[in-house]
Amino acid sequence: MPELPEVETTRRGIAPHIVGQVIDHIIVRQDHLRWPVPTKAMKVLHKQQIKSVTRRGKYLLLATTPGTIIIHLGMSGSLRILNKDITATKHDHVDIIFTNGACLRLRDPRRFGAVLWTAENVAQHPLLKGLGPEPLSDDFNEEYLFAKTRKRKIAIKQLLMDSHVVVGVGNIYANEALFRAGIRPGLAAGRINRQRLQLLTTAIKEVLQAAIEQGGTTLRDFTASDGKPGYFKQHLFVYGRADENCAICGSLIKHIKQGQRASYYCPVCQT
DNA sequence: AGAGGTACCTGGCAGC
DNA sequence: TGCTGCCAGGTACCTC
Repeated sequence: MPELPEVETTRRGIAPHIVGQVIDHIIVRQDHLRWPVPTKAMKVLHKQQIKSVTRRGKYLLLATTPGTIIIHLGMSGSLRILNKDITATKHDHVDIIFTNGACLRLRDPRRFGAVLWTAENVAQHPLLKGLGPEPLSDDFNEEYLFAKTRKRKIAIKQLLMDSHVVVGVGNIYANEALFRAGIRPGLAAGRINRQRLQLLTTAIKEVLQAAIEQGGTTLRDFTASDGKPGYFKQHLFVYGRADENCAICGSLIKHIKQGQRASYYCPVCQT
């Protein structure tokens, strides 16, 4: 489900409901997610207050005094704020119940997501330590991407989806950003000149920012934490549009596979 | 070091 | 209707 805009939409949706709230208890119905849910370790969270809800890449970080809850939504995860008495269904794996009766519920049919816990500095957690810069920050710029791509033979699209290069750019937005920048997804990263990388960094920032403003992209069942769908789908130029006409030049959008993932591009607009 | 493939898991859909 | 095969928004980890 979620790339950076969807995770950010989720963060903005849940934060007002849980920041300042006090955890009563946590229910783990299914601890077999991507990694085992540390049910025992999280017992220290009893009566602890949520201090903040932040995001690093696609990881959501719920800070408390004793440590940080790390949540990743994987491919199919979503978080909702509900009344604790609403019955859980099949894929509702974890509930964080607050003393005011609210419940933060993680639903994740494919179980590629994760709920983890660290009592240490969360930035030093093994999963977060090696992550690349935030795409919307000033640290992610043409200078940086130029340095990161030199001598790299990997296709630019696959490089963009590497979280050690830049976080938060998944399949949808990698395709869309490359379209906006006029760059073919299969082009070797190291062969792209500085000027085109400038266009690309700008395109990535613009497409992510626009998607956040639209509440994310709803493809199958993504809804924000308030249950509303994202509206960015109507702004997708290439993703999922194989054999449709390019909105700019009318050519048929091509569909290829790169590293087991679907790529879409306009053979005329992208070179 | 970098590139490429595999694994984890369920649900939805097309095709037969 | 039911079966099979394929596809899906992610990413750590393995091998070459």
